[in-house]
Amino acid sequence: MARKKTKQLSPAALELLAARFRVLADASRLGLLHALMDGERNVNQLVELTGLAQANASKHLSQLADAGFLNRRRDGLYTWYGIADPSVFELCDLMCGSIARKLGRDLQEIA
Amino acid sequence: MARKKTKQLSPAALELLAARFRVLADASRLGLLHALMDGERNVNQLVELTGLAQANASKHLSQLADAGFLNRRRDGLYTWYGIADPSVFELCDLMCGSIARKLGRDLQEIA
DNA sequence: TGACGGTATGCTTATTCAGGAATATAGTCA
DNA sequence: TGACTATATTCCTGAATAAGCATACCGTCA
Repeated sequence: MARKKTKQLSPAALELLAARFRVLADASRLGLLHALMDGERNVNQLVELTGLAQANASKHLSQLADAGFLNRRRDGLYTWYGIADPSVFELCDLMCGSIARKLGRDLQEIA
Repeated sequence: MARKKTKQLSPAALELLAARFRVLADASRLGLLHALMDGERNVNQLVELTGLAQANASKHLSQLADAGFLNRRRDGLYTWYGIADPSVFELCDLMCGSIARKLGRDLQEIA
């Protein structure tokens, strides 16, 4: 057998992956996720916690839910959002570690 | 001691994290990273592997290097790029797993 | 039923940014 | 030096999208 080459990823797969990273590529949405670390919250609570405008928060929450990162649960007047996929926190932790390493390297270059 | 509340993340920290996710939120850049899984490549090789235009590839490579995901190494006429932070592949793997779980859930809803 | 609180949606504007084309820069070799 | 190759940069245009505002939707309660 010839040397194994890395399997080619289809453009569609790359775009799917990119689209999902794009959902995390916004500070407002990251703030919402962070505010949900301790459990379910409704929209008004999230507005208070994050300082976002209500309409804005609602739109971001919809995006996060559509992407599958959040659950929405309707209860009377309130809509409760919660984490549907905890791996989102692993992603953030990994990325934070990556940031730390980069800043460390940047520091080396200056010193 | 009062009930421990989740530590508040500063807007600047959220923006920093978001900016880093933004670098991964593009199919062309993900393709370049993927093409570098097997080791260093120069720009022309990456252009061939990905089908990107040279100027475009060069710009994306600069972004990836600025973010600290890639190294650049100059050798005569060639610029060799390589993975500086392998955790980028962990990030992609995690995200792919998250996609798979979401698609699984979507499937359930239809069935 | 009507009034109200909570949430979602449509419209508009401003900004960001990817891609293409042309060009500039830099290193090599005759 | 000048021609040539590899890579980077600049300018431009079009598309995506976040935020603000107004308003529509929906469930509750008097």
